[in-house]
Amino acid sequence: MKILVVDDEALIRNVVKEYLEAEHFKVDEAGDGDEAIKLVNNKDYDLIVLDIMMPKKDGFQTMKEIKKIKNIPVIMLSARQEEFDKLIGFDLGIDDYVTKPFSPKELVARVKAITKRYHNEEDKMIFGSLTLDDKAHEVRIDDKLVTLTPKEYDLLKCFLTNHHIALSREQLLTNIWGYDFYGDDRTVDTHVKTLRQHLGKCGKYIKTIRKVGYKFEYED
Amino acid sequence: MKILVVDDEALIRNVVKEYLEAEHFKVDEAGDGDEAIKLVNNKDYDLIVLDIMMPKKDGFQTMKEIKKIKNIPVIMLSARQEEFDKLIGFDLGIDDYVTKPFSPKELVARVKAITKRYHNEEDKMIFGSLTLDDKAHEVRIDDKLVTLTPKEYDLLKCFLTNHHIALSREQLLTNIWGYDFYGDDRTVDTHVKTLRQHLGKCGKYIKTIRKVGYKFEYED
DNA sequence: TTTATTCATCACATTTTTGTTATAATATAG
DNA sequence: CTATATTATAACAAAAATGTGATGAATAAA
Repeated sequence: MKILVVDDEALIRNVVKEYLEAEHFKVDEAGDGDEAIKLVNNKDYDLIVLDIMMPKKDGFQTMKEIKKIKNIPVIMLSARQEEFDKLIGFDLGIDDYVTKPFSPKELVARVKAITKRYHNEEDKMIFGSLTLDDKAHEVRIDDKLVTLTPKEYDLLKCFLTNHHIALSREQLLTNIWGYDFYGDDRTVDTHVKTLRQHLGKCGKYIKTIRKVGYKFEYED
Repeated sequence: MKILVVDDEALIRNVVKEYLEAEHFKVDEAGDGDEAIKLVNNKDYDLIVLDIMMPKKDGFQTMKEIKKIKNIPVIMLSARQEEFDKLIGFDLGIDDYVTKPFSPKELVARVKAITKRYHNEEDKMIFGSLTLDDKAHEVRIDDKLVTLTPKEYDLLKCFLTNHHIALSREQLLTNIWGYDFYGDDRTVDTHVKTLRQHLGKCGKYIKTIRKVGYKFEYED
């Protein structure tokens, strides 16, 4: 995941870079718009953090030119809120913006949000080699599609959204079967059984908690 | 839970230290930034209370350097509100701040809030190295998972929620076994035995009270 | 309608947990 | 210190909970 940080102030660039690198992003720097454009021409970035106020070529113009080359998500940095009021009229495809003074933590959070959105990972739940993509209604293990029955799918989804939390059979029944299900508790057991079978090596992440129910626990 | 207090004024350090120690935190002191950095290199702290205005190296710079070594939550102390206005632009990961003159109680409250948040301990019962996470239905000793039988788990949970309180066998029976249990009193003894075994070094916190029953008593 | 899937329940196997007993260890009162 | 009351421990059989495969009913698909 590579990010380009464009700002004329080296201090700001450094702070941003350090924070992003701490989150395992790879970061390049550019001191002005032209340098940024050159870099975009030669390398692929997943996101650009771009300051508006820059001496030679402002963030505005820079973005225009970059968007002609490649469609890369952009987070804009502005010195003051007012600068944005100008900006908003010119929707050039800004994905997000942050006003200075900004907290690097906030910036990192926004970067993460955008890269996720961009890579369509919003509705994916990932636990090691097991992924559930709710939008696609797909479950994969090592990128290989796993077909589950509807109940199994709902059950797995419930486990993943509540991973680390012990769920009683009753909770699972009301959550998945509905509050008006008056059947046997042990129906859950059967579905857990088949779900475990279908999940193969990942089946073991569904732990049995005696006298309580089940729990999805990845790692340990 | 270890805390490092960094301030050039010994008086402030002492006040903070005393208050934190009253809440069973372990506290180290540093009189300047370099001393603090040295300590961070050698020891593990859960939180740092850091004064901004210090003669040789200010809190700012100190924090920058500390964050390069380890990611430890920081509470900043400033003399006046205005100092923060400068600071906020360069938020390098401050978790909270307190302006002087501050109430020690408030500081302690913030310290507690942050350490809890940081260790995700909102719903955990913690007694030294023993933790019970009821949501996850998990018991750990020194972060190592301990497997208990259902009755042992219930028993421990009952002891922890009523720590410091003597519980008769009858109370335990009605609480855990149910009011309609007509078995032997001695049943409790057996389960206390196995529970103690499973708790290892923490087993000794379950005290026997002759002629009465048992009590969970954690002492520092 | 026919066919295929999915589902809920049952019955039995397997595993874990539990209560009791008998006996040893320990504390307390006299 | 001794006798007695009380608790700790170990072993084991009974009970309970869960895993599993089979089956017919229900549902959806063709």
